[in-house]
Amino acid sequence: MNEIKVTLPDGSQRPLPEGSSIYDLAASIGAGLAKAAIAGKIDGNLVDLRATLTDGARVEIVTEKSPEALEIIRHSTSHLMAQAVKALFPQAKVTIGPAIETGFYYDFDVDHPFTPEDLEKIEAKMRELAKADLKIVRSELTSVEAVELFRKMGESYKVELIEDLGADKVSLYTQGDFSDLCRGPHLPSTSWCKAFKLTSIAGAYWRGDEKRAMLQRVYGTAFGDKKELEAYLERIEEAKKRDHRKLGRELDLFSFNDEVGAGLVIWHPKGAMLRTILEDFERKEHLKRGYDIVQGPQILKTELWQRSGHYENYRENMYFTTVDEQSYGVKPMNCLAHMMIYRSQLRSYRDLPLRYFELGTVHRHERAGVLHGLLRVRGFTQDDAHILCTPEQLDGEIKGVIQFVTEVMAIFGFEFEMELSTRPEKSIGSDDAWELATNALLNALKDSGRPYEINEGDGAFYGPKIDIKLRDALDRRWQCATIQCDFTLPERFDLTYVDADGEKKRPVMVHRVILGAIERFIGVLIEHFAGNFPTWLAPVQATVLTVTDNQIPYAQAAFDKLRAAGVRVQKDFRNEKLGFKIREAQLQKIPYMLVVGDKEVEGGLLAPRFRDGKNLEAMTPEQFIAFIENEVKTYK
RNA sequence: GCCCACAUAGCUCAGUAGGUAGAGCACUUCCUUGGUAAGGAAGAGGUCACCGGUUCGAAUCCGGUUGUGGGCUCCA
Repeated sequence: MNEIKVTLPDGSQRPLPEGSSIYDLAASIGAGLAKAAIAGKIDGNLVDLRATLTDGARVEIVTEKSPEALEIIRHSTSHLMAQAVKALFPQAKVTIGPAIETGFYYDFDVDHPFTPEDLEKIEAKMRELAKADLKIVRSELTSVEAVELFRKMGESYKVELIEDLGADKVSLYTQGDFSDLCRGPHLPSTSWCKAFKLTSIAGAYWRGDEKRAMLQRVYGTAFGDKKELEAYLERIEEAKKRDHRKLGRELDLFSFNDEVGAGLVIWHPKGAMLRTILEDFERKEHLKRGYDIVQGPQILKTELWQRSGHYENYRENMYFTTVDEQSYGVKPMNCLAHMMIYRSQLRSYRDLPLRYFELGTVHRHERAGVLHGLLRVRGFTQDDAHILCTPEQLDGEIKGVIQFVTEVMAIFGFEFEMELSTRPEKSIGSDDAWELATNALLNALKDSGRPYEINEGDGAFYGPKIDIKLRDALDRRWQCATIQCDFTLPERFDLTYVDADGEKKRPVMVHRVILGAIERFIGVLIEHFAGNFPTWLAPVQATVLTVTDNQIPYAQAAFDKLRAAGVRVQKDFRNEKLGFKIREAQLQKIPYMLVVGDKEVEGGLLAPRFRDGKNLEAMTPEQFIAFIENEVKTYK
């Protein structure tokens, strides 16, 4: 028998008989490794454990502990679920079932709607199939053979997939009586699926197209062992405690009301305070960076929305009202008034760039199913600005915006992800304009030194954009900041400036938000801090607590002093024990509790206790005011 | 908008097989004046989301509407 040589990750070479698999290689190294091996990598590509090695290959053995293992485990677990579903519901048609960030899913076409009880049955069946230790075997066949096979099985979705794939050959994975079209790789056998849980049932369109069939998606998660699974489930439970909808009620920040309407936020005093703090912060930061504050009306004539193209492209999302036979549209965006300000005089290149900033409240009729707490609403306020500049200035302006976002996010302690979306198929504007704008965005991204992703063809029809995303407690991504170049509006509104050569030229327009929507940002902010807002943001910064009624006059005087100095202070002089008041203040996540007993009255002091339980040195009201002012100034 | 689930006191939740509702916390009053996460007692509080149907009788069964949750699609 001939011999082959393979290279291991440490650079060493190993001879093996021809026809050896990764498993054979693992076994030749040690029995323990053979037992732990679940797959391998040949020349950097993930393959099955039984994949045959060729001479000169660079090989890695993937064990349960490898970072690649999780994805394989989850993918195989999704197959296991499909097998269980086919066993219990033979009429179900299988479609696709990938591993995802949090686990896996599989989409089925079944008439019978899955219930939570079905989920339990499916899970039980999966355990049974896992226990049976069915070998998972890869085979290859031609597309023609595969189409015939799946057609015979009545798996029309698989037939469609193979036909669309257009490959000569496809691979098939078989475990027991279940075969699935799949690229792989997979675990060697079903017994490797040791720790999984089905989590939810949802609807999902076939191929993500709302015109196609609605399938039933079963979500689940899987890990290498039970401990990791349990730790994950516990993390989810913990994250739910940070849910902004729960904290919003508990901290009395905001509410929704079905008599008012879906997706319309009602801000209670503390929530409105939080908003005000953010808005004041925004005005200050924008003025520092050369923006002008402007303000447009809430409704604008429908004719204007027709001219801008919103009526044609965005009408479904707009609210309209007719008064005195004149139709008006409630603004879903702030750009039109800003255009009008630009057009109110003749502009010179010397005036540019112009940066118009507005805390603009907009209304969009979002489809009912997408509403989600503060994170997706129908009425919201954007920290919106439109930058009008010469093409030469575009680069610098975009860099400035990214710098702005970076500085602001650092103050809040947010990590963020940036994505560049490029020209879609359906778009307007010249190739030159697209190139100029896309390069400006790309340069700014490179310049930022931060990682970014590119979404080819995902831009708006009117220009490319950068989206910046933050994550909520459950790791779901929400777009907050966005920087969009726009070629339509300057055209449609015939915006011009007189250049140095005396010619009228078209300015470039950038539409950008930093926090995005204040509502959404606050939603993410609540989850980020789990309601424990830093002093500069906390709607209530301190609460004065009396030990007994005897201290009320002194405590009231201290309270008045703090409030007059601008400290956001509350008082609790109720006839309750100190422990009771502390508990309540703590649950309200108020940063400082100022305890006033006989000792403090005597010394003219306040005894501050931080919400983490630590006591600060007793200090005078004046000292405490200075202390808070310093925290606010330094964004603590 | 689509799929599935859900809607009981201010909040969190019970309510068995259709026979007009219950707990804890919060709230009010009284007692208690107590130094760092719940002192005690009493009381009040609900057209069981809304509209319609089945039934002698509906919180409970059926239909619709509104709202909420998890997804899909779409988007800040």
